[in-house]
Amino acid sequence: MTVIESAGLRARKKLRTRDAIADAAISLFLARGFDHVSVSDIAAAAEVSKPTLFRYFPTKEDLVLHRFADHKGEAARVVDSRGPDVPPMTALHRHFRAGLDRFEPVTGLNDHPEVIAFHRLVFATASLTGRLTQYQLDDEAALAAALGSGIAGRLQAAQVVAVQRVLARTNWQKIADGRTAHDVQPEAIADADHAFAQLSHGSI
Amino acid sequence: MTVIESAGLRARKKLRTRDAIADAAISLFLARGFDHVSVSDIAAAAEVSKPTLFRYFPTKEDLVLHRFADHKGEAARVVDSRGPDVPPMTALHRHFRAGLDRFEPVTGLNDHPEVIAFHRLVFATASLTGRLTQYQLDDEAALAAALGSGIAGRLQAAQVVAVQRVLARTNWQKIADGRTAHDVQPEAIADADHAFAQLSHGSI
DNA sequence: GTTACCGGGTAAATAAAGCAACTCGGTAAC
DNA sequence: GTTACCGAGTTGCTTTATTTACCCGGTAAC
Repeated sequence: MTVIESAGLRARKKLRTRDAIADAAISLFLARGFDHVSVSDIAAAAEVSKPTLFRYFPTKEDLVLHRFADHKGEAARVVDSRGPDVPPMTALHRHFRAGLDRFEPVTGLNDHPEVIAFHRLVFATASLTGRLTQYQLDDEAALAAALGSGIAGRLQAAQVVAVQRVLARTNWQKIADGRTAHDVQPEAIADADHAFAQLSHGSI
Repeated sequence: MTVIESAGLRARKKLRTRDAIADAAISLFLARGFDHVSVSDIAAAAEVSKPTLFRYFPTKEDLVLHRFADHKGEAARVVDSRGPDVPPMTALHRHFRAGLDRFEPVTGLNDHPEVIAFHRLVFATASLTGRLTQYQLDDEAALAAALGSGIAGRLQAAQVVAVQRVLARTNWQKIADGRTAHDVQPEAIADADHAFAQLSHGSI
């Protein structure tokens, strides 16, 4: 009963196919750039047909962004599953803080070469940042629903997502400038504390 | 245009599945013995379902003997495709001789550890030798047809197959006793010359 | 001597993958 | 400005594989 369920051949092979496609895609994108790799190249490298590739990933962009997609709706889930007597902002703050503690790539606080290259790839490609923004809007909508259906919830959600985006981007920039994640971590935590405190106390 | 045709994803994956099954089977058989491995074990090791396994190999025995099956009808083909003015026995003799020159496993003249272990596995397992005999009978029938439809052809075919079997078995025995293929080769060639000469000149 | 299990082998339904040919927007050639 | 090509994504159709449940013969339990 491990974390990775070995539930049946079919399921296992589907996972493996998905991984093979994603790995081939990322590797080719990093090597040649997003726009200089065709989906046919990826399909060939992953040894699947083109229709199969599109059965797993709806668009070329999703071949890159599925890693972010794994976090889809996470903020909303954090709010929904917070303990009693825990304000939403506190839960979101703790969750982001936990991400920083674990150097999770989504926080921007990660200096593994692959992760850096991956982020550079995303930020350097217009269609990718575009679609990533779309993801964030979806996330924001889900968070708004979790925070309560009203203009207040929608405003708060927008601010939270904006804060997360700026924090992550700031961390990434420092690391892209050559600093280590370990070195940047204290500032990242301070920035997060500052930003979330601002959100909680409305000190704008 | 290599020997291994890369003709399409489907064909390539079929080959790979077949190889995975056969490799898993041989490896398990050598490790635990033919009768102490279930086809379900093999399917699990090869990561395919049991029906899939049986679509590739009609019986458990064929998981081992498909290597011999590759030579199915070879004698008949040799006779059919011999040049003009070449007597059938001469063609068969040359062909067997060529096999010895190349240390082909079918000739028994091969001292690779895997090949030795493989042969031991076959000869030590009743159901395998049984089915192998069946293969040889099929081979004999095909050869008989190639030699001409009559009692004479059938007799000759039987004798050829018998000779090949004895020669191969003799070679294998010497190698099983610890000698090298290179060392045995001259005797093997002499034996083959003797046996085929006997067949040609009818000196029984 | 039934009953229960095990291993080889099969059948029918369904899921997933491959193949080939297509649409559609863009863009380079001429 | 038409023609031709390229790359993203789609559509039917066929092939291959998994699932599940079964048959059958043997054999161990009781």
